[in-house]
Amino acid sequence: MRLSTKGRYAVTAMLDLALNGTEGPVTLADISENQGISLSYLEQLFASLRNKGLVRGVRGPGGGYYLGRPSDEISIADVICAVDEWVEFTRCNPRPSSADTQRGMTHSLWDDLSQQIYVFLTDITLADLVQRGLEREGKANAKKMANLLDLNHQAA
Amino acid sequence: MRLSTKGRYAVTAMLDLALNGTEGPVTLADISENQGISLSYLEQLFASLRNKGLVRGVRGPGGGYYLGRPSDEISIADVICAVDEWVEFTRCNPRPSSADTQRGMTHSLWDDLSQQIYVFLTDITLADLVQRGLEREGKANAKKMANLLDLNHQAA
DNA sequence: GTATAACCCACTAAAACACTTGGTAATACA
DNA sequence: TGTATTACCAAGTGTTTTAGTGGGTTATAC
Repeated sequence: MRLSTKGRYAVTAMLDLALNGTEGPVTLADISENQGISLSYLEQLFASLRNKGLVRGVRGPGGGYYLGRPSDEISIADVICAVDEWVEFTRCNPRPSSADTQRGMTHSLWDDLSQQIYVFLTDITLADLVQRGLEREGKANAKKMANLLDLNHQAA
Repeated sequence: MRLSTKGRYAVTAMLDLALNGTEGPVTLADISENQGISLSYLEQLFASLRNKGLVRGVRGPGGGYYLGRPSDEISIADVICAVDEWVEFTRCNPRPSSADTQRGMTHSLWDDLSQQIYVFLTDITLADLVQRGLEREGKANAKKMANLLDLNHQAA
């Protein structure tokens, strides 16, 4: 499991899509300005996201990016795994010396923890975050919320 | 929230202490061999851990490191925070343009998520991991487990 | 005294991060 | 048909982090 500012950029960008992709694609230029991330770096991140089917690009004027699936079907783990690949390397040494045995023990304990974190992040979707954020913001804009949670994903 | 191999090294090293620190201090040389981490890098990590009171060093022959508190009072979040400092920077721009408003929105959603991860990792202690690991390994060594979970921390 | 260990500091190679530059390809619109 | 827009692609660059090396100094058990 790995979690860095790169993953944060990816998640916030995806949240941007979830929030603003309701009535049309969102350009990377917009996200770049919104989030304060360079355009080309965003392109790199979105290349990874696109490979995993998390976003879908539309070329040409009026183009941009849609979420690849409804926001309630995209988990945080999906996003982070796409850009910050899982460096797990439970390198199993063939010849277990006493040191290797000890290493194997602590490594398996770490893998257990890593697995717990993964499951935790799998249970949280983009829609969850948006909903909780809007709830915390008060019901002032419940209508907007309804729009957002409805569908952030356009069928082809 | 940040989580890298550095944090993994710190957690596995602390688990090593929890597992092997029952009847005496554990030397960094031992951990270095057990975990396959360089001695000097361990020293750097343990300097951070010591500053936060998570470990206690004993100099001289027969010396080494103890856990600074019982293993059930040291959370994973404690360990990770000690070595991988929390890069949260919810940089609040003074003049909120429309872009800043949007940025503030996604940033607060991220902060919300980051907070959830933090609470999650605060609830998991070193003792929890050790216990779960031994449970999964079967009750063959229940006696050993009793020793381990009892107290991995020596009073001064 | 001497060996052992924690402690401390400066330096380094390699990797990851974030960005820059300079393109090509598809498409909406004139 | 031409042009502007936007996704897409790739090479290269400065900075930071990672993980390690090397050379010390203190404290302490024997």
